Parts: sequence; structure tokens; C-alpha cells
Amino acid sequence: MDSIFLLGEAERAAFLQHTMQTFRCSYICLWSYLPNPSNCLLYLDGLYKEESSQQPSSSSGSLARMLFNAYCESLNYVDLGRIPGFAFKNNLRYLEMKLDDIPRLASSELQMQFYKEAGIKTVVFMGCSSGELELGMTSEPQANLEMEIQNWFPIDHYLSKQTANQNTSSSSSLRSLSLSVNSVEQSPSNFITEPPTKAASSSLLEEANILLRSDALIGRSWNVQFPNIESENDALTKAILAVLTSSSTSQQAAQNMPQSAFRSYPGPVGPRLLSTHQSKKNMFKRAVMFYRNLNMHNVGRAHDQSRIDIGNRPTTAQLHHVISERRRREKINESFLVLRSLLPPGSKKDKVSVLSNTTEFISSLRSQVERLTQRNQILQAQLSMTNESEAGDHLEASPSTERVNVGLTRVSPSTSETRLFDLRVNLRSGEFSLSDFVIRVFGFLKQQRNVNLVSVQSNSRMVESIPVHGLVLRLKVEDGGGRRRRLHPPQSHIVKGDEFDELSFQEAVRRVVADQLS
Amino acid sequence: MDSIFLLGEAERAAFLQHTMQTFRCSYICLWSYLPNPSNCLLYLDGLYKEESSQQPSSSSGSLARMLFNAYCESLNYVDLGRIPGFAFKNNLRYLEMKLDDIPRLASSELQMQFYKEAGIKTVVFMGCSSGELELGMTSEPQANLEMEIQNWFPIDHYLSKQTANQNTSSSSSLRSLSLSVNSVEQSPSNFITEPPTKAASSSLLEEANILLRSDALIGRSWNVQFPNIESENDALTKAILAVLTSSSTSQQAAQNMPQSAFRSYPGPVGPRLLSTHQSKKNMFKRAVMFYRNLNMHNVGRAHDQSRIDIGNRPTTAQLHHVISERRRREKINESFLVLRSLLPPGSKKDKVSVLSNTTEFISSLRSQVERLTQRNQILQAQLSMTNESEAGDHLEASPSTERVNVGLTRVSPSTSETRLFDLRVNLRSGEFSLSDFVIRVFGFLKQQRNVNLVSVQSNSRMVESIPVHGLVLRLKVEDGGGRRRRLHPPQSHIVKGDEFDELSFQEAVRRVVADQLS
DNA sequence: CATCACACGTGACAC
DNA sequence: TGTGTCACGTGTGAT
Repeated sequence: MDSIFLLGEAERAAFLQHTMQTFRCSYICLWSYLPNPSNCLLYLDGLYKEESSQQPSSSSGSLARMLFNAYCESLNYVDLGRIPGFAFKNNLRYLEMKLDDIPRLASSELQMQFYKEAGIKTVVFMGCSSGELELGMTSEPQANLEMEIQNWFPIDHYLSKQTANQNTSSSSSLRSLSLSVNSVEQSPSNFITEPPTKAASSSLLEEANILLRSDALIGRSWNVQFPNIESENDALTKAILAVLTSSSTSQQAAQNMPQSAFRSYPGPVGPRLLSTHQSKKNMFKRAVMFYRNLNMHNVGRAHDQSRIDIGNRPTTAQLHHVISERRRREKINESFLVLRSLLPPGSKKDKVSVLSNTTEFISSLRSQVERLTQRNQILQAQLSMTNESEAGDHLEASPSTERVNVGLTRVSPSTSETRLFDLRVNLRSGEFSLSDFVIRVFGFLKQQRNVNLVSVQSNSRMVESIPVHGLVLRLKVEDGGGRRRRLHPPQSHIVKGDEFDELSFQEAVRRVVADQLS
Repeated sequence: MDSIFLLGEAERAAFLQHTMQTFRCSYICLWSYLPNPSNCLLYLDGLYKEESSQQPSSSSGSLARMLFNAYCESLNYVDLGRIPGFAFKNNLRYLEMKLDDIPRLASSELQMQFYKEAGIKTVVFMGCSSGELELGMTSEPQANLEMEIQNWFPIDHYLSKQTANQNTSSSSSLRSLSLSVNSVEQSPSNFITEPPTKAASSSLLEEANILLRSDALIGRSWNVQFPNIESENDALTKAILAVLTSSSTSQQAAQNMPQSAFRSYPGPVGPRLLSTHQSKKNMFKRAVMFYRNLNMHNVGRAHDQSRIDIGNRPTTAQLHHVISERRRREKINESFLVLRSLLPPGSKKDKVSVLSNTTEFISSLRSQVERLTQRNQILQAQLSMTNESEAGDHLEASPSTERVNVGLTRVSPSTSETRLFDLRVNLRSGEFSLSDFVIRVFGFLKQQRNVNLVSVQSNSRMVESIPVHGLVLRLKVEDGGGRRRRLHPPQSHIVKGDEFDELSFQEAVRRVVADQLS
């Protein structure tokens, strides 16, 4: 698997494309590991192909692409145990996740947003020494997927990263940096014999490479086998640190900064390259930035130790700070994105515009709510005027656990001749549509003599994610000849001897509806 | 007027308090001028008194206070010609603005928010050499206000700031800085005879003063008369610049930075003091920052001119950048504040929390709106049915002579994804019962794919002694796989061949009902 | 060449 | 002791 990381860009792209087609992935993402002190995965390459037809809740496809791009920009610190990063950290050659399992392990909300928007159902993470390969598809997990995928990739030996002991001398370490910096002195020991195959270092080298235009060292494609890599990483880290604190005579023509020594900050974490557009530019930009950051502070002048900072060693301690700050910024930007996504579209994407639009959108919503409630109250009052008795109260009834819920209350004033009833029926079920439900009840009513339908209102709503159908029928019960002696009900409130037996009617309705369920 | 700026804190507060009571102001705000390069007004002191009874749209009073505080934190660059700053720039001793005139000139949205929230109707700005005094009241402008106010303040001679000629030697200038830095050498010419009465310098001095704990120089209350001050300001600016480029031997015990020279960036703009709480702390913090910024870069080592930056003279060009960047940040933060102010209170004030809360608040509002509109329509229909006074009421229900009447209107907000329609069917016929009618329509709907019934309401009534059945169905029309390209369409936005054709649907319903009649 | 908007690294401060 | 949040100055790219 690691060999993927060593391919040239063109071959890699072709391979990813091929892989994607083979497994019908929606997207594919190659995460390369950037070792300590960054210790994170960053995007190396990838593809996203929008589905031509998405069944879930619509929305534009370009949003998913935006989210994908943003996702690719994210850093994923392996120590967090999130995905991506989890497979790499735990040496899992194959890790398959269903949609349900993802939220627990996802690195960011944005990531989840992307999965959701793209309709991803299954994600596969394949760890290797160089990083991770992430495949996502909209289909449900399939039984033979793992085997197929495992067969697809060359069965290279995946060495378990043993927990590194930090004793590696910096002798072999400097070389990798001295390489990346292209200095002349210190061309040490085993440079060729132990090439930096680790993805991270390759990534680092790519940066330096682009910057320095020294393609020679990188261009050659080693056909790998990775030595013990942890030492490699550690070495590289140490190398950087070492050079940073020494007075190197590196010099770099491309930049215009007057000859200066290195900067005290080692690993401003790698670049993110976007596969599609802007990839090169972005990469170059980040590479330049990376390198420039290296040379920013000058520690070189040994005699001038009166520096600005308290200690001129802003090593590891500061580093956490810097990456966590970066994390924070990314979180904020993610939030900005998701916020902007639910604003009325088409406005500027400017940060302050987003905020302003948000405020005015909120206030417009608020006023809308206010207007509506106000109007609502007026209507309600008006209604209760004309149509006294509160019949208008919502179809709620008691929130019982029963699936069927039937209530019958008399609404006509006791003085009145005609007797009006409100029949409330609630049905919680996803199995039947509202219209099925209503038709059923109507069918029953039609059979009933003496009972005329005056009005009906109904709606469905989601309660705890299952639909609840509510139905209120106003019935006019005629005082027809039926004359069924039937004695009523529980309470004292005697409804006087009706030919219309409320309870049995109620029960009948209940049964009619319940039958439909069984 | 300038004398206000020279009062001690206690006297000043008392004076403001008194003034406020006298003119029944809601708030009063003392803006002190910080000269070039900042060239802006910043808050020196002020009061805000909430009205016990606010007639405008309720809301908590504390919101207005929050906005006031935020407003006080703002910087107001005089060159922008906004308020505050306008009166100062144009030497207006009295500038009265009605509410209508304010939006054009207000500096920030936050400011407007405050005015609105506090119910401010009239604002008066009084310029003087030291800055501006801002009075706001909730009453409408009164005819004699200007005279009263002018009488209230001591008629001190207000010198017009002549456009400064930049020739002032830096001799007299260094003193103010050397003063603020508390250095010992260079105690120059006219220090006592020409005390730094300019508000800005006093503000500057306050900073340095707090920082250096040398109260002696400031504590004394001069009873003024202001010399030509422009030279003063300019001098101060030049002084800073001069010191910055020279190798001063200033040293400062309180800070722990090893003795270093000055930084190349002169004017990181003053502090903002809040009168109420946190004032001291914030002020101190800013003061420290101000001073530290002065000493950041060391230009002192003359022999070491190999600096980091391209040119070690980040002078005026960069400076604009710095302040505009600062403006930008402030704008963002203002937006954050006003955004947070209209979120449900009590959550974290954390930036990312604000964003998250905003998103969920928006979606909650949205759902609320949806629920309300739905309920609203139900009520409305209900009302128009039961309460069928002769009205040519809203339901199109044109009292047509037709026996069947079908209407279809879209009710979902245009932003929403799902499309909701209200289908209204009226049937005047004595031949069929309501339930027959309803069942008929339902049967038709059931056949329709893409169309789901959300809610239904219906009734019958007698019109001219024949029954009229009314039926309102809310339908959710699904966006079947069609995947309409959602480029936001300011253009012709043709309703384009939907699988759901409103007109034909309507006609189909009409026919279904009519069939039943024949 | 300006202006604007953004991201970055950094010091300070609060738990 | 870190961990997280913030504002600042700065570099850079777009417009």
C-alpha cells in the first residue's frame, strides 16, 4: 500500500481513479502521515465524484464538493484516535465503518457534514506506514468488500510501528533535513541506503523540493521497503530541531530575505494539496510558507542572545500551541461554513457579511415568528368567538404510549338541539399514510347512520421521529329514531340517555383504526 | 469644553452625571482624541442610564447596556467623517442629529443597534480640541436644546485646528515620549509650561502612566488653557517615530523582557477604558500591550541591520495595513457581539459557541416558522369556513356559480427545499355528503405518486340553503429524482418541466370531483 | 499601486 | 500544569 505514496502524481491520480471506479466509490482520499511533531495526517491526493442521482434530501451537489474540499483541507491528528488517523495509528490495514459508527469517531463536524451531504454510507480506512487511504461509498456495506479491496491492493508487508524509543542519535537524522534544505555540509552516513520512504518525510520533501527546485533527489522512485520508520520520523524531527538551533549556513535563492539563519519553529505542518484545481498553486504556496517559516527568526548570531522571546527555544511546548490554535481556527471556519450554508444563499462569503446576514436573517425570522404568532392569536381568538368552545385545541390529546388514541367530547352547548361532537383520533405509526388513515375512518363514518360529518381537520407531525397522524372530526349526531338504550359512562356527568352511545362509538372507531395496523 | 478632559476621574464622573441629569440624557460619552497616526477617537468616560420604562419593543434592558459597552469599545477614526468624530474633525461645537440622520453617518452597525435598542431619538456631538462629547436622549429634538447646552458648558475658547504644518522639530516632541517612557535624560524645554493637555496625549500618558506606576506626572490637575495643540500631536507622533528609529536606552523594570530597544511600529492605537466594570483591568492590559508593542522589534543594534523583514522600516505603508486590519477585526467582533445579543441568552460567549448556537437557533426558528405558518393556514381556513359571513374573504372561494371550485397555492417558503401546497376544493351540491366528497378526493390523491398528504381540514356549511363542502388539503410534493440543478436563479427561473405540474394537477382534481356529480 | 479579506504564528490570559 | 480563547501584527492573494 505504501507504494501508492511513492507514485508520481500522474500515476497516482490514475491509480486512484481506477480504484474508485472499481469499487464504485464516491470519493477517495489519500492521507499522508506527517510525523512528529506534527503527528498528523494530511491530504495528499484524492477524488470526489458526485452521484448523478442522489436519493436523500436533495440539495445541490456543489455543496458536497465544497464540503469535500474543506474536508481535504483538514488536519487529522493521529493521537486523537479519530478518523482518519485511527487505522494508521492502530496499524489497521482495513477498517470499515458504517454510517452509524462514524459520528463517534469523526474528526470534525465538517467531515460529518460532508458524509451526510454526499450520502456516504460506508467508509473504509486502510492504514499503512505512509498514511491512510480512505474510500467512501454511498452503498451499504457489502460482505465481500474487504476481501475484494484487500485483493486489489498489492500485499505489501506492513510493518507494525513499534513504539519508538527516543534514543536515536541525531547522526542519521540531520541528513534528511540537510537534504530538504539543500545545504552542502554534513552529507552524512546512510543517505542513499535508507531513503526517506515515509510518507510524511516524502511530503516534507515534496515541499522543500518544490521550493528548492531540486527535483533530482526526489524524482527517483524507490521501490521501497521501509526500514524501521519510527526512528526515521524521530530522526527527522530531531534533525530539524538540531539545524534550527545550530548556525547553519543554508541559503536559498528564491526567497529574498537577507541571509539569515533558521527559525526556531520546526514543523508548521504540511501543506494541503487539492487534487482538482488549485492543487499546484496551493501546494506551492504552502511549501513556500513552510520553508519561509523555517527561516524567519534568526538564531544564528550566537553572540546576540538577547532575543525577543523569553527563551529562544520555542520548541515542542509552543508547537502544541500552534497546532491547537490552528485547530481552533479551523473549527471557527467550519462553523462559518455551516452557518453560511443555512443562510439565504447568494450573498457574499465574506466573514463579516456572513455575520451581518446572519443577524438580519435572524431578526427577519424573529419578526416573521412574531407576526405569525400574533396573527395566529388573532385568528384563534376570532375562531373561538364564532365557534365557541375550544374545539380548536390541537389534536394533541394525551400523549399516551398507545398507538391509537381516540377521544370524543361534546362541543355543542348543552342547550342546543343538535349535538355536536369532536372525535379526536391520534395514530402513531409509520406504516400507514395519513390518507390511508383518514380514508379508513371516513369509511367507518359513512356506515354510521345518525352521524354526519361536519368538518374535519388533520395533520401529521413527527414525534420522536415517528409520524403521528392526528385527526379531529366534528360530527353532528342526529336525534334519529334509533333509540338504543345504552348507558353511559364513568363519570357523574350524565349525558342523558342517548341513542348515541359515546363509549361504544369511541371504541368502534378505535378498533377500526387499530385493525388497520394489525 | 476641553477642561472636561482634564478633570480627575472623580470630578469628571460627577460632572458627567450632573450633565446627564440636567439634560435628561440616556447616555453620555466622552471621546478623547488620539492623534496621528491613530487619528481616532476613543472612549474616555461615559455613563448610560437605562430608562425605567421603555416603550419600544421590549427586550431586556441589559441588552442595551451591553451594546453601549460594546459601543464604547469602538475606535472612531476621524478621517472617516463618521460620528463620533465628525464634530471633532470639523470643529463643530454643537452637532445635533435626529434619528433619521444617524444611519448615514454612524460608524458601525453596533452603534446603530445601540441607538435603536436604547430608544435614542436625538444625539448631540460637541467637538473640542480634546475630543468629543456625545449626548444621547430618547426625546425628540427640542428647539432650545442647543442654547441650553451651549450655556451649560463653560464658554471656553475653541481654537480651530489649523491644518498643521509638519515642521515641528522633534526637540519638543521627544519629551512627551521620553516622559511616557520615564527615561531620565532629555528633560527638555517647555514641559511644565506646556503640559500635554491634549486628550489624546493624556490618554497616551495614562497608559504609560499606569504601566510605569509614575503617577506623579499625571496626577496634577492643570487648569488649562490649551496651546496650539496640533503641533503637540504632531510632535508626539514624530517623537515616537524618532525614538523608534534611534537607539534609545530606555529601560523598564516592570516588564520582564531583557533590555531591548524599540520596536519599529509606532502607534498601536490606544486603550479603551470602560467606565463601569473591568475598566481598570482592560485599560491596564491595553496599556501594557501598547508599551510592549513599542519595544518589540529592536532597531537598536545599529550594526545589525540584517533584519527579518524586507525593509526594517515598516513605516506608514504597513501602518495603514495594521490599522485597517484592526478595523476589520473590530468589525468582525462587533458583528459577533450583535449576533450574540440576539441569540437566546445565557450561552457561552465563546466565538465558536456563538456560531454553533446561531446555527441551531436559526434552524429552530425556521422550524418554528414552518409550524406557525402551517397552523396559521389551518386556522385561517377553519375560520373562513365556519365564519362564513358574506365576506369576500381571503380564500379565493370566489362565489362562482360553478359547483366545483379548485385552487392550488404554494405555501412553503421559497427558501425551503420541500414544496408544500394547499389544495382547496369547494363543492356546492346537495347530492353528496361531505364524506363522499372527501373520500373521492383522497382516492385520487392516493394514486398520485410524489404527492403526500400532510394535513386536511374540511367542513360543510349551508349557503343559500344548499350545502357547500369545503376542503383544504396540505400536500407535500416530493422532488422526485429529477435533481433540478439548483443554480440560484435570478434569471428567468422558469418553473421548468416539473414532474409536478400544478395546473394539470389542479385540473385533474377538478375533474375527479366533477365526475362524481354527473 | 491601492484595498480588502484571510490565515498564520505568537504572547497573554483564564480555567 | 496544561488547555483553550483571544487579539495582535504580518504576509499574501485577490479585486
